[in-house]
Amino acid sequence: MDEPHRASQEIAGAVAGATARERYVLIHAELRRRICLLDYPPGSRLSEEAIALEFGTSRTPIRQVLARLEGEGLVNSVHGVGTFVTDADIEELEQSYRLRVELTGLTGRLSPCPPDAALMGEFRKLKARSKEMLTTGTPRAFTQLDMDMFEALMRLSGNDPLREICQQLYYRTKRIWIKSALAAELDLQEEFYVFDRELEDIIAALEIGDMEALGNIQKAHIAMSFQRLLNASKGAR
Amino acid sequence: MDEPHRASQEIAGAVAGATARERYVLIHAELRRRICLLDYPPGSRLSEEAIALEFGTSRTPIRQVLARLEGEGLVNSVHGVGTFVTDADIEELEQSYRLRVELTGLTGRLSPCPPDAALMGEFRKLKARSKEMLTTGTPRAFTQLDMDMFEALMRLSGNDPLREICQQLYYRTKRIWIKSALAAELDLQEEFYVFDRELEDIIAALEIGDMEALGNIQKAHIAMSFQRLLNASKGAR
DNA sequence: AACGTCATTGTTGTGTACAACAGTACGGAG
DNA sequence: CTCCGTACTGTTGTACACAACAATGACGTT
Repeated sequence: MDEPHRASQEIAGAVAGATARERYVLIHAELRRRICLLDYPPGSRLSEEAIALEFGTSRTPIRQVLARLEGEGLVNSVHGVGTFVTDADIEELEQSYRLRVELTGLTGRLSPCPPDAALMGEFRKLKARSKEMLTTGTPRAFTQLDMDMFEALMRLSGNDPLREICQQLYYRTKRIWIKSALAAELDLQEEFYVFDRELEDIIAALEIGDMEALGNIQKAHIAMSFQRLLNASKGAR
Repeated sequence: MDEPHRASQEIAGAVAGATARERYVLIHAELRRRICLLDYPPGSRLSEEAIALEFGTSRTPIRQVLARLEGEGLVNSVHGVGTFVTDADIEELEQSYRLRVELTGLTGRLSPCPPDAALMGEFRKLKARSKEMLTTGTPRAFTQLDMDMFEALMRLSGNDPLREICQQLYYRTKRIWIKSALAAELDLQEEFYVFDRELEDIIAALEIGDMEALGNIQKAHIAMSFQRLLNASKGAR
């Protein structure tokens, strides 16, 4: 409970000296992150007033952020009742996943932009974190790592609309995947290993500059990840 | 100039007896339609106050709609300056078009839902309008028809996220296409004929229930339509 | 005891006044 | 004449008070 609080302190500090647009982006990213990390689990209520108080603003800017989150399918506001984090059944999730698989394949073909040295460095740092994860992993840390890798990968696409769409789909699916993975008692240790291998494959593809292979690697891993989840939930019920 | 006004009267009437959510959806759809029909041409300023007055509300709900339109890439708000309809160069347009081509191909493969009798009737009505268009067509009427056909086609996809994304891309690209087509002096009569043939192909595919063919037909036409535009603008410059 | 009614409470949605900001025209100094 | 500063105007962004709405529990009636 104190971790989000500490984070909000940082954000609130950054919010203070920022322009309106920057504030909006910061708060949006932070709330989206919390939803994805299950700090705000599906079904929980988000109080406009509480969030406004936390970030040191009035309800007005918060309402804008929540409206956008609603547009992205992450929350759902009901007049006179509250704003709730959305949930999704496995069927809805499947639609989003199938779409994600296809779109990710496209990232390698539509305007890919090769990584610079700084970005390659980031991937190597991610790899180091992933290696640590194998021994000291928690679901939360895994999600955070997965998010960071995703954001790094998104910087490899020069197609802006494609990137935005992929982001929306990612944040819509990832948290549900994690929730379902925990519920179905999916072997997380195994998932850590798979993630580590994927990251290794990705770095290899980047090093030889094959962006189409990069897309296919991701595509394959997303599809397989969802398939494992399906199998696990079939086995559980 | 009076046509939009009349429309707004209708909308304002519907807005009066509607719930908050319905109001929001109505105003959003109406403004998007105006932007797409070039009633609000690229670069023009949208006055929050004027729109609020027109729909009989305060600025607050209008600001929500504009924020969403900004998220969809149709307008751009600048603090202290104004809210402007976005423009796009041919390069930006190409990215969106390439994405649209791929996504439209997917509509036939991911959860297509066959049309019922009512929807088939709508397509035949569209065909009748298209036939009329061949002799009495105007750019504005053509756009309206194109929009209506697009909305009908969208009802054939059972994949909600895919549908939403396709809509966003459509409204982002169509108006720029029209603007460029007029600027490049593309032969609109020819476009009317092409549209009519596409609609005929679509109805044929629907009648034999081949949803994958449907996707491919659209895919091909979108790609060709953009190619014609590219050729025309190359020829013009 | 069961059910309908109404007041109460807490929430999201709206209206309105004001703050923050960017552009512009004016005026004076150089 | 040019250039810089400055007040002014119009716009978007924010804060706050209030309206609209839904859920809940108390209470009276049947």
